[in-house]
Order: sequence, then C-alpha cells, then structure tokens
Amino acid sequence: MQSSEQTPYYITTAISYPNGRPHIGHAYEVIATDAMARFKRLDGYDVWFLTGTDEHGQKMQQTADKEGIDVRDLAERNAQVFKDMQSALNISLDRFIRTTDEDHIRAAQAIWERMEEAGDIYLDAYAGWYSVRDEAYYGADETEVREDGQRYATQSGTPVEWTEEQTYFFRLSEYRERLLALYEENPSFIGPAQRHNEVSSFVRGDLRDLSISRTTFDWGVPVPGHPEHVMYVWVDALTNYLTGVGFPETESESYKTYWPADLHVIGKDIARFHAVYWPAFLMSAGLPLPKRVYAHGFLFNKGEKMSKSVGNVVDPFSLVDTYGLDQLRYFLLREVPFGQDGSYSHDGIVGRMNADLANDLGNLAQRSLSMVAKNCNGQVPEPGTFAEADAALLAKAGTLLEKCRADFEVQDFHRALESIWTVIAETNRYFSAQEPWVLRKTDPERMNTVLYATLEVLRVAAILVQPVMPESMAKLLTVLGQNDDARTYAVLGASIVPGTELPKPTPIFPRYEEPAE
RNA sequence: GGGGCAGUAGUUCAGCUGGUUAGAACACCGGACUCAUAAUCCGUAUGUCGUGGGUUCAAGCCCCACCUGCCCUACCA
Repeated sequence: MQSSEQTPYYITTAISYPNGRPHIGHAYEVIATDAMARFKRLDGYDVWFLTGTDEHGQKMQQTADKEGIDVRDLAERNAQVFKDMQSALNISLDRFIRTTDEDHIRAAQAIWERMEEAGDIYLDAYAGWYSVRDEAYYGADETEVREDGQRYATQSGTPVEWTEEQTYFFRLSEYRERLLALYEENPSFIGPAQRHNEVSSFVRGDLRDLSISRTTFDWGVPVPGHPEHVMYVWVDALTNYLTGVGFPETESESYKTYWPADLHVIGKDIARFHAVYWPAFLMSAGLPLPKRVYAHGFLFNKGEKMSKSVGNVVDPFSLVDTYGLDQLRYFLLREVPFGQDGSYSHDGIVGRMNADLANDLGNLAQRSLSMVAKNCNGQVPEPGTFAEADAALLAKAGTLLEKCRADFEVQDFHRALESIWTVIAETNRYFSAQEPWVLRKTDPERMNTVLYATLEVLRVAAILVQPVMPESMAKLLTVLGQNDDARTYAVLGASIVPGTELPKPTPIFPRYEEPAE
C-alpha cells in the first residue's frame, strides 16, 4: 500500500484481565481508543491499533481452580468474550494481543534480558503480608486482624497471608532523576494534566525498587535462565505494547515503523504503572519511550460506583441491544469529558439520542434531503451566488477540521463533538430562517442555494463524525451521494458536487420511545 | 497526617490573570411555522454562585476557617 508515505500512528488500550466478563468500563476505553484510531486514519495516518487480554497471574489461576477447569481453557474462553465485545462495538483494531501468545512470551523474556544486561535486575528476599487479590505485599502496619481471626489489608480489605520468597527486583530507584527530567521536558507525556502532577509528585518522593518476579505460582512468563520464577504482572503486561509491533525483532518493518507508540490509552487506576514503571523499564532496556499516556476517568451508574456486590454492573452487550451501537458510542464520548469520571444513566443516553441525534442531526438531514428529493430531481442542486448567511454558515463548517484535530490531539473528544453540534444547531436555525419551502414558490434558485449549503454542512459534519459513529455516518454519507473515496479528511476542503445523484432519503437516527409497559 | 481537585439554575456543566443586570445545553412553559423523525424556530422563566468571616471602590473568581464528596501520598503507635 502507500503506508510508507503516511505518517505512522501507533495506539493502544490497556489489556484487560479476563477473569470475568467485560463491563462497560472496558467498552468505554476501547470505544474511545477506536474513535482516536479512526480519526487518525481518516486524517491520513498509517495507524496500528492494538488491544487484547492480560491472561497470566494468580487470580486467573484461582478462578480456574474454582471452576475446576484448566487455566488455559479459562483464558481461551474469556479472551473470546472480549474479542466478541470488540466485534459488537465495531472496533477497528489491527491486532488482538494475548499475553499467552507465543511471540509475547519471547518479547517479555527479551526485555527482561535487556534490563538484566543493563545491570538493573537483582535477586533479593521478599517477605511480607501478601494479598493474592491485590497481587501486592503489605507491611504489617497496613494490615489488621479482624474478628474472624483472619488478617486483612486495611486499605483494600482483602485477605493477606504471610509469604516469604526470593524475587527479582528492578532498580527503579535508579531512574528517579531521569523520570523527573522526562516529565519536566515533556509535560504532555501524561494526560490529563492533573495526572501529570500526581505522577511527578509520586516520583519526587521515595522511589523504591520493584519486585518483578514470583515463585509462589507458575502461571506466567518464565524468567530467562530461572524457570522457577515467573514474571510478576508489570514486566509481562506492559511489554505487550512492544510485542504488538514485532519486538524483539527490532529490525522488523513493523517495529521500525510503529515504535515508539504515539498513545497508550489507559484507566486512571493504572496511571502510575504506565507513567513510571513503563518508561523506566524502557530506559533500562535502551528502547525509545512512548510519546503519550492518557489516563481516562471511570464511568458510574447514575453516579454510583459499579460493583458486582451492588449489582449495578452494566453489560456492554445489552446496552448495544437497547440503544444501538453508534448511539452508545456517541453518548460515551459526547457526555463525559474523557479525563474525568462520568455517569451513565438511561435518561442521559435517551436525552442525547433524541436531542442530538434524532432531532438535531437526523432531522436536519431528513428535512433537507426530502426537499431535494421532491424539488431537485433527487440531485444535489446547483447553488447561485452565496449570500452573507450562506457564506457565514459555510465558513463555520470550514473551521471544524482544525478544531477537531486540536481536540482529538489531547483526547478532548466531547469538545470536538460539541463544536460539530454547534454548527449543526446553527444550520437548523439557518434552514428555518431561510424558509426554503417558501422559496420553492417565490425564488427556486435561492431555494437551491439554501439546500446546497445545508447539504454541504451535512457532508462536512458526517465526515468528521465518522470516528465516533462509523456506521451511521456511512449511511448519511451514502444518502448524501458520497462515494467511499470522498469520505476522508483530505476531501473536506472540496465541496459537494452539484448534480450528484442522491438515493431516496431514509431517517438515520430513530427516536427512542420508551417500551410500552 | 501531608498534598490536590470539586461543590454555580430541576439536571449536566461554562465562567480567562477580580469590574456593569452570573452564562450554555437539556428539561419545563408559552408562541410561530409546516420542509422534516410530534421535528424545527422564537421567547419567558429559573439561581442566598457549599457555609461563615476577611481584603477591595468592586469577588463566583483573592485570603482564612469550616462542611461535604473524590483522588494521590504517608503513617506515628
């Protein structure tokens, strides 16, 4: 292809831990990342989009034991559910990576060896109160014995057991200065800005070396030369971003093209691992650092944290069934500023569906296209000279690409959509003010001009909204007579061509009606 | 314990370095129109800007204390 001429853009989500079913939080992250990937593709980049599952670790092993099945079968089964979710959400991924993939195991061992050669790995004793569920050690003061006689981690409330083992450590403490320099020289390395402050203040404090292997279980990547150890979660999991583009073959075409990654999209809970451990690992291994890590917020159910015990966990598959996929994608990206926590509710999504999609955009398309169908032989009309109102409207639409680029660059998806919808609302006002249905009798040429300008704004909006609602916008572009080669950002500067044959218009977005009781 | 963020119309939020009658969207109510998906357009209305002090000619914006929620971080014993 022409990929060599295009600027590469490598984007990832965090990989999911598949010891259960995916919930709306998984869907949220992958939808947002998909929108970003699609935006870049439409803007002419050569995109590589990676997502997948993190299948190792003691929790997977325990879940499998509890179900009485082999851990490999559990991983296989649940990874498939996550893959199914990608399809159900229309995710344009280029590779679904699993940490059990053969090439990933080689990659994890390769980065380990590089870190070891750099002198950053050493063996030491590790002892403490270990929580299997948190996969973390706690000091005695971080635990408490409860009434049942069992000791628990105070903070997380999970049971802990006294554990002693020899584990390998990574000299994280050696990287303090280099990490601080990284944050200072490159403030956009972590987004949003508030995370940047959190992370740098964490590093400014006392950075301790990191335990990176375990001997208490064996479901993981064996440490090279020491197979009684398996890698502890982060060296294994983070390395998936390298595996996804061909590491350890650093001379491979895909590695040379795509590494370092342009953007890691993650949840705010794992910001530290991506903004501190990961760059330190890469520095140690002598590999280039990703350009940006963006930590998004969490989604709450009507303001309440979702949890299995409360029983308010939202299943992404059923949301798609209830509201429609593009409606869900639009809602999540329009309603919630990506870096902040947000709230999901039935009323919220129905409000967006009806107000923004059915009424504003859908109805604008329908009212203009049906006039064109009835009065312009079903072709894009020939405009006359643009009046001031027409030119002003078209000029506003003309600024949208730059605005969207700026907003997507910093993952402000809701701002990009807000700007597009401001122009859509403006177009509805314009349409009502110009009254083309009156012009039909008094000044047909003027009517043609008004309809033309309206269709042109719709074309621009549809092209720009494609990353968020790919299927619906494909439909809209079809009823606007735009072929596949007229849908990228490269053609935004052109105008819709008069005389283009238009199919019979059909509504794009139905209103949501409450089901009858 | 330390640090940070947030608390503004029924709801979700804007309000830049303090400056005339505090804004938007949605919802609500009234009107117009009929091209359109009971849609669109126009208009009215709505607020002790968390609480209490203070600085200032002037504070939602600054200072102090407190309350509430959230986040990061550290713990004396």
